[in-house]
Amino acid sequence: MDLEAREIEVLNIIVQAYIDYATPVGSRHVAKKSTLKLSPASMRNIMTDLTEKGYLTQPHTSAGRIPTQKAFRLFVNSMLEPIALSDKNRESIKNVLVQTDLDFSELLETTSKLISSQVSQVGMALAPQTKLARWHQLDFSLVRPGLAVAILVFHGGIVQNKLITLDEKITADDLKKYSNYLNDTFKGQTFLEVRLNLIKEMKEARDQFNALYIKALSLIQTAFSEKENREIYVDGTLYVFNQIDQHDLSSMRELLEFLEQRSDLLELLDKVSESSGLLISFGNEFYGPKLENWTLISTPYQVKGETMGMIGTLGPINMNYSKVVPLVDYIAKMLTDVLDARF
Amino acid sequence: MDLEAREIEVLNIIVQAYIDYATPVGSRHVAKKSTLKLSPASMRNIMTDLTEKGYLTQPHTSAGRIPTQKAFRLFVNSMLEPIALSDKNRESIKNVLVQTDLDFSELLETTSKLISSQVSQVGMALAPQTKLARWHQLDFSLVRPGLAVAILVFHGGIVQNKLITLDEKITADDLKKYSNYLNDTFKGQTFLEVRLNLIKEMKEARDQFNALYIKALSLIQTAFSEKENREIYVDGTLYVFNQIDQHDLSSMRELLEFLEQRSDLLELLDKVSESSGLLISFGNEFYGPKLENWTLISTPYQVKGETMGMIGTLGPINMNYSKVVPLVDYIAKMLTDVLDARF
DNA sequence: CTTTAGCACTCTGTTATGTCGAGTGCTAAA
DNA sequence: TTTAGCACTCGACATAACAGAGTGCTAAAG
Repeated sequence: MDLEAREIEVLNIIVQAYIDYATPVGSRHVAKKSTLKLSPASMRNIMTDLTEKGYLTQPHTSAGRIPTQKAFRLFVNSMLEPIALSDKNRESIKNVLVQTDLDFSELLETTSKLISSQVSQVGMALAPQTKLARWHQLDFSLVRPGLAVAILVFHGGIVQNKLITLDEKITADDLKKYSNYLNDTFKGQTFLEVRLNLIKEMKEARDQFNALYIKALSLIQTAFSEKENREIYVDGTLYVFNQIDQHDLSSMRELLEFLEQRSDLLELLDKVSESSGLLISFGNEFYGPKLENWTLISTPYQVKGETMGMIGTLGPINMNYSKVVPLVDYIAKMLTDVLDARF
Repeated sequence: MDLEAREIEVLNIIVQAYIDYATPVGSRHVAKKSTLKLSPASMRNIMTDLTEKGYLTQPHTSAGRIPTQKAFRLFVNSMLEPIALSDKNRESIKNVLVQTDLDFSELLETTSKLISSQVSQVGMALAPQTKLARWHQLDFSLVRPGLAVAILVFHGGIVQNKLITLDEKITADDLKKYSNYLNDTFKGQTFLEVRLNLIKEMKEARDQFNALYIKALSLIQTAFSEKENREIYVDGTLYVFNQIDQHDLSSMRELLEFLEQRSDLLELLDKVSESSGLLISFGNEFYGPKLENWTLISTPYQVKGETMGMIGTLGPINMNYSKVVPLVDYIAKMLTDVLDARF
């Protein structure tokens, strides 16, 4: 099942041509591009072999060949030659991200837009799972009796606020005491740890009959046990119009549906976030035939060495990987740098 | 240029038919539907008159007639008969909006999604202009020396937070003093008024050589003089796939471009927000021929009697106005109720 | 055994042609 | 003023013809 050297060369040429022209590749073109100096007829023989081995398909009997997903997998895994970014390009990317006045959400949104405009494809950025973010500080701000805003600041400068209703008798001083106690108890913990420890603390507090603790804990529990509303930024969806064959409108529709209906998307992005580096996934692999012909390139970003979320781009399977991969990679590195500089 | 009674009836029938079937309406259909008991030939004469007066067009010589924008304008202004919402429908809408755990942004997002799903069209909701929102309360939360979060709560429960850098010597107590002073000074004022008064206060403080005041004022100034990042929620963009003739993909593209590129959209929505009630605007009127065949239905919502922003829906010019108009209207009323109940 | 030239074959896309049906505009009569 | 009748127009659809691209196969050459 392994490929001979010249089969690999032919496959490489075909993939490259398909990336450049997005049209079935014929034997003549391969013969011209190849260093092997073979005739189209010979190329045809090789291409037949590659077809039998599952690397090429024919849209119809007398058309050229199109690389299969299997071919693209091989291509990105072992034939891809990234093109280095120009200094100018690096510079301009850096400048966009190093704007001090952006808060965390804005930074992610900017990143998503940046990716999109740089690669002319859908760009995206996923905020960290709250449960992985580390508690830095909690404050309450009493709005009126019975209503307060809870402000949780996480490592990396992520700020979340939430309206919470409370007993009308609770004063600003009470809240101050609560937050002091909670900060002492939970500082530096991840959300997951907080949730675990909450239960323990609750029990201990009850044992000690400590009303203060119990109130504080139940406050924070209702505020943060809710469904988390993850932020996903998706930009440049309009690029799919340029990338689609006018014929299969349905493929475009599938993609847009996938992007709009966030739950599957979120699940996917969370999964790829776990990767330790840049990941190339094909639609077929992560969503089935509905998204065949689409590729997700994703890479996680870190804060203080901890993976927080991911950024990436979604484009046609015949996108220009040599350009896109280094770009996404570089942007992730810059984002990580910027976030590390924050706290 | 005025229309005779029977011309109005014919036009009404044609508009209705075009709303129902989205296809050119022929004289036979009009003759069947009309109470006038005229033959198709007579209808043709009337239709010719209406065409000359600019209310109908023909896609080609031997096709039926299509109502022009002028016809739709007349229709929505004086022929529209809204269909009352069912109690069940009212109830379900109310239930969605009366979720106490939604903060202001979530409420708007929910509203936009609600509109979209109810009318099967693009739904949208626009957050208030910050400059019109009334200051309720400001709090600072010191994150670490030199960095704080400012939390501004506006009337209606709108919460904004912003990271601000400050002198490392400033303590939490200092910040408490600042916020006390600022709240005393600016409570209940709109952003616009705040900006005006800032300058005045600055001057007075300087005259009094009051370092505290000056520091507090300059803090709030940098934090809130920035570009405001308006929130617009747009949902259900996928519905345009169902609403478009497969042929003019370009019309769809124009619309999606208009929706994605937010600046024109924002300008438009701000303008329609100023209306005192529900507004029906045709694409041609607000964006030119690129969006002809699209209609925006918008209506403002209020907090304590003050107009804050708008909600609405964007759909094909031959949408079912009788259903959509009452729905949007009712949802706006519910939203206003919910917001009023908040503070 | 590998490579290649030659050729028949297949499929797409385009253009030309004809037919059907829907709907109109016009005219002349009711 | 209304209507019946009729010629006319145009889009939609089907069919056929044809060019072009590219293949698969075979037989000969290296």
